[in-house]
Amino acid sequence: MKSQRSNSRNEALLRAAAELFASQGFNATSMRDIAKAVGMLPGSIYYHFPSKDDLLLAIYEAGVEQITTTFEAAIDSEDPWQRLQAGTSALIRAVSEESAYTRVIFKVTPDEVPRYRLELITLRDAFEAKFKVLVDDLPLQPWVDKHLLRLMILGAGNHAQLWFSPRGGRSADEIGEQFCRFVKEAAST
Amino acid sequence: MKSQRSNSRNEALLRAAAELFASQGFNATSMRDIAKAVGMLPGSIYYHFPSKDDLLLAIYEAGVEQITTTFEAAIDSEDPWQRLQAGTSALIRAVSEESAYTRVIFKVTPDEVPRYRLELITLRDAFEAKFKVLVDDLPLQPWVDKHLLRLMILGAGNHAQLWFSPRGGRSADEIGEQFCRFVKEAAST
Amino acid sequence: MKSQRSNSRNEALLRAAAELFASQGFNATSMRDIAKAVGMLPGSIYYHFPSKDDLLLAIYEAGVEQITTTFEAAIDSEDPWQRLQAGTSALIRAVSEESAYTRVIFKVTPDEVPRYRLELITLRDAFEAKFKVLVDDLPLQPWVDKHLLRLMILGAGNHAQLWFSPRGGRSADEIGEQFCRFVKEAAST
Amino acid sequence: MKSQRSNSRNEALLRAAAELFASQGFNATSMRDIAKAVGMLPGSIYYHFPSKDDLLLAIYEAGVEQITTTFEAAIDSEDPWQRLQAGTSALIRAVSEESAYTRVIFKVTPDEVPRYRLELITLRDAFEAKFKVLVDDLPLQPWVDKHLLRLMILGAGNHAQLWFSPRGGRSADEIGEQFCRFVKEAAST
DNA sequence: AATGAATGAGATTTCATTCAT
DNA sequence: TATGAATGAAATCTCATTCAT
Repeated sequence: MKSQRSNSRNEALLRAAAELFASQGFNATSMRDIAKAVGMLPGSIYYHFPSKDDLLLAIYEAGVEQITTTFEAAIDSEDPWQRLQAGTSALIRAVSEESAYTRVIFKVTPDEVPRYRLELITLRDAFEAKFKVLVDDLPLQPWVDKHLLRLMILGAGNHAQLWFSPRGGRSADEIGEQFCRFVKEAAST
Repeated sequence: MKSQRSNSRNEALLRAAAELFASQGFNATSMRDIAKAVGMLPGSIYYHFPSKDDLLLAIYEAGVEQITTTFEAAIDSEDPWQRLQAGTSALIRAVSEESAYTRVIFKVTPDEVPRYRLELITLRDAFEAKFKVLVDDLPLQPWVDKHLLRLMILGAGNHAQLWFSPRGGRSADEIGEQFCRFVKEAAST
Repeated sequence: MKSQRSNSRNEALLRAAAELFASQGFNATSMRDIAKAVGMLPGSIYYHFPSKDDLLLAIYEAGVEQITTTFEAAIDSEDPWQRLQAGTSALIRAVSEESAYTRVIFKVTPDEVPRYRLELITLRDAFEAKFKVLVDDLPLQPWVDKHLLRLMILGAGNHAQLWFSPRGGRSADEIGEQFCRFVKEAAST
Repeated sequence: MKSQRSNSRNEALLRAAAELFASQGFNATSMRDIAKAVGMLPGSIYYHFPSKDDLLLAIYEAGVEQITTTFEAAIDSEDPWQRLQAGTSALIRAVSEESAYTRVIFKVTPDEVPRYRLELITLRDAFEAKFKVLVDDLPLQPWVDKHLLRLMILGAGNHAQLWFSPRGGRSADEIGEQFCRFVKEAAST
């Protein structure tokens, strides 16, 4: 986070920007769009955030914090397989429904914002590391490459942003269950 | 395809644009960039293609054709599990190494180009439909939702564009094998 | 009217644009020309007006309002022949000397601006309809086609933009008088 | 006329350009449009005419020649009033129906083509001078300003390009008759 | 805290024209 | 005669950003 001052308008600004970034993408959203959504003029945004890039960075931070909290709360089981499934379902919810903050993380890729590319990657990684623990805790047969397994689940979950629909089709829980079942049935010791 | 004329420079143009779109993204690449890469002035591009959007459309078309060919050639086995694995490996190669044309398909999303959004989606779908056949041919236990399975594999493969490296780490074949092994061991009848 | 914000610079912009459109034509005037005339950069104009076309639309609106006011004030006589003559003279002044706003209406034709073609035609018609009343009020012999008469006068007046000169030659009043005299002497009952 | 070589394609070129200039205007017509209409490529036009401006100049020349011929043929009566009426009707036909060459003269104004502005004005004047003779021959009462009378008729006729329709409404002959009747009834000695 | 006005850099696109072949 | 390819200048417009008030 680079600079921020008040708090009341600040949140409204972030929320509006997140909503727009998540639905239209970063480039397709102009400062004018954001300003209009929150009822101020473009120039006024700069009192709160020094640049458009910083807006995104702040959203990423808030998003990672949020998804981490949600994620931690979800994986409260003792059983590592239950935990994996709960985490996967949480990921699917995060990329689709739920708060715009989390959706932004999966919609806007770090290299759309060269200036903060590394910071954004670091933030993303902070979340993805949670999955590392989940996978490491699994009792798996020796042929499994845990690194690849983690990437497979992350990729599958990430992709859900393109097709998951909260109503109609399966629930996030059902999808998480299905994804993990392949792994469990195949590779559990 | 909207309009195209010669062939020599045309291909050079497409190749250069594809390379840039694949590495920097569509929005971050200007017509100036493309022109410079191919050694002409920005305005000259318009002799060959009527707009930047059409350039992308042509690349998508070439990319889908290419990946389809590669894909078809790869899945030549009799065994459906072999076929799935070969297809998955081909997907991973397509999103990472190989020609820029195919990489563009997975890097540039249809809603970055509203004018051709539907055409691009249709082209993408044309490729993804190939996977439907692969999955449908598998002898699977009844608990498997083939639709979700297809999306899982596509998502996992797609995601490889972010982390796959041709040298260092595992090969595309190894990764495809690993991904499919979960499914086969878990759900083969 | 599509969009407008302040008022001080706004008017200066309209005035400058009107002057240029009236003297050089719409196509021959660039946004750069207008910007230079008013002392800002081309891009800055877009803070005040969303496009060049909208600039013209606003000028047309102001012009029609202005000419209507002038026109109404001119035709204050009781005698219908006096009124016709006053109206004709007012038209001649409008197409030649006087404010640039009104000159634009007769210099720039609606189909130079396809996007607002219909709006411009409607605005023009709003003024030309005033003439209809003038002609309808005349006591004319039955052989007169009032519709054609109106068009004849409008055409003659319109054409004055090409040759009328405020100094040297006859005044607008004299010309209006001469034009109308033909009609009155020939067709008055 | 600046330069011209062959003759077969030349005429097709002029005809196509005239049609486009007359219907869309000079600025709104591109060399590409013209080339397409005649089945060649833009660059090929330059074998026949050195520039777009020269194309217009040639059309103007052809148009003036044509209208002059038509006009002379029309005013074959002995009676000066008959001659005026025939000339006026010919003008109305020229600005509306009939050949595109003549329509261009009344649609495209000289200052749309600064380079040949004077030449175009001269050509126009060459035609308008014909009207001078017509008017000068009329037996008119002393209050008539022949110069203004000529401009009035030219203006009224010119304006017909905006509203005259060959089918529906009155014929060019009827309109010419009506216009001239005012003058004759009012000012004939 | 916010506004109104403007900047300045750059984007895509258009188009008359040129010229080797 | 004509083509294919390209030029180069200019046009309209967008947008993140600045800054005095």
